[in-house]
Amino acid sequence: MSVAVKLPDGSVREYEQQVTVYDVAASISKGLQKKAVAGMVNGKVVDLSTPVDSGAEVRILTLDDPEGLEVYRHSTAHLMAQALKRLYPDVKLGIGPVIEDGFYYDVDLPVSLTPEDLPKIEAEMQKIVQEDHPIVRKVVSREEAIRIYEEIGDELKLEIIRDLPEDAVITIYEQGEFFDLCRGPHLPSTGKIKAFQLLNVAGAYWRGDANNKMLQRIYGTAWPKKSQLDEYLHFLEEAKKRDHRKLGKEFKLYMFSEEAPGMPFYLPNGMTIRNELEKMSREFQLKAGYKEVRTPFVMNQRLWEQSGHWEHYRENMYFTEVDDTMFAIKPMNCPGHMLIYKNELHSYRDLPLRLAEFGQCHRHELSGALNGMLRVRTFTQDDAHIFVRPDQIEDEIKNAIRLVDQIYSVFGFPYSVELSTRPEDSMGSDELWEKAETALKNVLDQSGLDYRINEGDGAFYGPKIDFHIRDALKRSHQCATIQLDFQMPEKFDLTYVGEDNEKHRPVVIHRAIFGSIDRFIGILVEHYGGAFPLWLAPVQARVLPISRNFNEYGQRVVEQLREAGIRAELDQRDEKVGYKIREAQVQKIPYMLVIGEKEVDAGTVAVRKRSEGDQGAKPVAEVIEEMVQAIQERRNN
RNA sequence: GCUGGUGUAGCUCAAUGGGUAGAGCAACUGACUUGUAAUCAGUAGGUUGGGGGUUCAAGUCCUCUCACCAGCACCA
Repeated sequence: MSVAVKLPDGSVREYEQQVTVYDVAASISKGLQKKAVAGMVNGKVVDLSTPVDSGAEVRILTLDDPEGLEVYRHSTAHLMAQALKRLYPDVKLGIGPVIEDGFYYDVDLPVSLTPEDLPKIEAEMQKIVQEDHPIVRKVVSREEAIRIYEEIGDELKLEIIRDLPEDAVITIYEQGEFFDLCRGPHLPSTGKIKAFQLLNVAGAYWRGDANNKMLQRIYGTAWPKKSQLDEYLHFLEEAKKRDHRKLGKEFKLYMFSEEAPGMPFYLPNGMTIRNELEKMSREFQLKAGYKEVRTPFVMNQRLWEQSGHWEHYRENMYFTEVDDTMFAIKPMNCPGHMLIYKNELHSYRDLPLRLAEFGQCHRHELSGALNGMLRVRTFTQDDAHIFVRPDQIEDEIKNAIRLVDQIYSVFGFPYSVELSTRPEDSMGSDELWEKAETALKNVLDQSGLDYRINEGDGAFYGPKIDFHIRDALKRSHQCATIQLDFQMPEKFDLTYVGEDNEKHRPVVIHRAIFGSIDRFIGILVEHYGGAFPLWLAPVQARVLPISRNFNEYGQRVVEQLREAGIRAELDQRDEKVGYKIREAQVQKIPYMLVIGEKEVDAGTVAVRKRSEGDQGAKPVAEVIEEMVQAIQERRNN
């Protein structure tokens, strides 16, 4: 019988007899035969050894294809499992999936592994690569699979088998003495694996459920070439160097104390950045028609019972009892804003009413969740609640999206958008949810933004649009959020008087753009690696006299800079200018103004920019103008 | 919260099989008066996260506790 196969370029190849994906690759070219790691048959990724039916569309996958790379990493996970099994015969294998840039394997092991054990495992992996075992796919019956895993007492795999659907084809992949229950596909042999490294070990609940046993998860990374592995490891190093916790300490931005776990203390430098961010935010919000308010930190517990937080969020709240009355420390700003809304009567003409607050909230996050500025127990939201008539919903959401875009543009952050829908533990009727989700979807569709739907990840009171920014290190952070809320107006019996002189129910839009200012600062620190653009830099200029003879002139220059609103300081220590420059450079101060005899005589300063080096002498007034201009524009230099 | 790890001077890190804590930078003092990424010399600095225990003797071993780190779980 003959087999005809369709290739991606549209051409059709005919074969005399039954062929495998590998045969197809071999028939195309010698190079492809060598490079092939897997195949795509009718859109499904398969092993090279898979027979191809006539009429099938076949694409050969190499390590240049994302799918090929996944197969490669998946096989590396198996390679690690084999090494583990050799070194620790009682190991029970859980699951070992591919993740971004690598893989992990969850295993049950009586001894706990430490990072020191990893090189040993890697060495064994290397050995198995040398041994170059063919990786063979074997279809087994459910009974057979169960028998095999009962025999070796691997209840993790047994659980997986039991949960496989009735009609599932159960496969086992064998390589040498090792076999693993796996859907595949895999590389043809272990010898194909070149560059990998195990990265760390940590605990992970079996099947991601905190009620289950905790297994040990070993993370690894794998790359087609050694150079790519090195590049990746280098990238990890760079990320570590930019860690906002380390830089926050180095640049004296903020600190933490055992006396207040998870609660940042702002040092003068960090406070400057924070103030600049708020200032910028206020400018934009003023233009967008927001009114700023401020509400108390501590409010009566019954307010939170009314808002639903008591029921849904109590676990994460701080409480305090005074005068025999229970108070809660606010974890969110909305109930306070509801009270402000209720403080007076509203006409349909007053809406939308946009109330903004830099509101400091406290949430009792679990100790293990804390992470520098990124996950804290007290933080300030650039929060706002927009009270709208139902007919204004879509327009106001559009406005909010525009504001997010404007503010993120200042930093040059690219962002991605997610729409989160109704979660399990939620309030409100089905049709209200339906209506809310449709409204958000409409606006997103009209906006032309690409977005992803995050099923069941909405707030308990309504669906939301989240904005994720990607920082310089390619990590994604959820920051801005726009949430629709039909519940809060109901709970607080909010009304406005309509054209018809009747009472109507407004809708609330919650929105935040930085999200948590604190976290946003952490992200900025890593994004810029501490080299803040001029407008954000805690110290914008440092004046460096060459010797003490010029300190007086230096002082006058500093005064002029400050007069112009520039954050400037004088380094009048008796040090060589090289030393002062090095220090300013290390502190990433954008402008260094060196002065000596020539400058004093000419009324100039020798400008050295952090990133561009020596710029030569310029009149003080000129430098000031240049800086003021860049600051005003918030130039992202 | 869970699993594992870490905690020594302001910072970064040392301290053989338990024997009584040390370096660099920073700080301070003095000399030098400096022209674009580190001048030299000196001084001071620690109840080794905290409590309890074992021991003649604990930074080191045991135990409790706190904080931090990696990850999981959580995340309005």
